[in-house]
Amino acid sequence: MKPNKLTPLVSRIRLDFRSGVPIYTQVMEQIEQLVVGGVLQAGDQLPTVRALAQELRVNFNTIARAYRLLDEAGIISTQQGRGTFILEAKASEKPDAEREQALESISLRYLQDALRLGYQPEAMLKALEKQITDWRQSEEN
Amino acid sequence: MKPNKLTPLVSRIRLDFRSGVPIYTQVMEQIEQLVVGGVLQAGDQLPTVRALAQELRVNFNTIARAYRLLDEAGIISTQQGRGTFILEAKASEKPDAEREQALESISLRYLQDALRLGYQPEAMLKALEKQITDWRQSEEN
DNA sequence: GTACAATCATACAATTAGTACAATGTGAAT
DNA sequence: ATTCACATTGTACTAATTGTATGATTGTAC
Repeated sequence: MKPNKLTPLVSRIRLDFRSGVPIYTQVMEQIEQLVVGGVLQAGDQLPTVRALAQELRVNFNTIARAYRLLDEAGIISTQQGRGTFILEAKASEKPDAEREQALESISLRYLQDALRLGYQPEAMLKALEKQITDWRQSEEN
Repeated sequence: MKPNKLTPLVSRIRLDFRSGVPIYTQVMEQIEQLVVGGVLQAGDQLPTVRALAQELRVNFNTIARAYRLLDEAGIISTQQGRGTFILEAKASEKPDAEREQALESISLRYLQDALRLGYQPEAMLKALEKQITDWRQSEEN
């Protein structure tokens, strides 16, 4: 699964240097809106901190700060040496049909992975049940 | 050591470019799992660094790095001018335990993914069972 | 003037890509 | 059978691209 595409962000971000709102806040909020609005989709690669910074005529650390906030908010994933990418939308905000399909998809993947390792379905179910038990244990704390 | 066969690896390796896990790590771990799971056996020849790189659309040095790590781990043997080959499983280790760990690992990942989607354990088990049923159906053909 | 937040500058670390090279295998010419 | 040219394979080293960490600078409010 490669990065989908590199969306040209610049044209969609408008900075107001006189508003008193910090640049990093403006960048963060506008990217967040683009994600919520569906313009930016999961897997899309954002411009590099330097590229976006150059186009917006700000220091790249300012963009890095915005990216870091977005990362902490779980909206994007920034990876040193690689780039930054839009993450999946929060599950709770997804329609049920999509969630259902997502569950199917990861279930199939799990099945395939386990088969690839030479396991039979029974072993998979058992392993999953064990994980669930362990998880419930840890949840009690 | 005579090369047994050249296993087509590509179809069995799945890269996630936005997971945050380096490509070379993903390649290494997945080949390791294939070996532990018995899909790849001693003497099998892996694709050349360039071939695998081309199919996965990454630089061949990235594959070379994965191969080097596997070599250092004693899992494969890379030979300049020849190719790379799966080594005998080390008798001192416990392949069953390793296999078990591999299954645990992907089970945990499945659990976490499903939890992140907001599903309860029961729904996961049910979804998995459905996938298994579907798979059995298709296996009958 | 002091304090504080925002921005910038610099050096760094991680990952991937590029280039040149060495070891090995292959196959034709002799 | 030997040799030699060349393709194939992995290796080594370097460069480029990316985000990160830390401290200095700037500007604004009090």
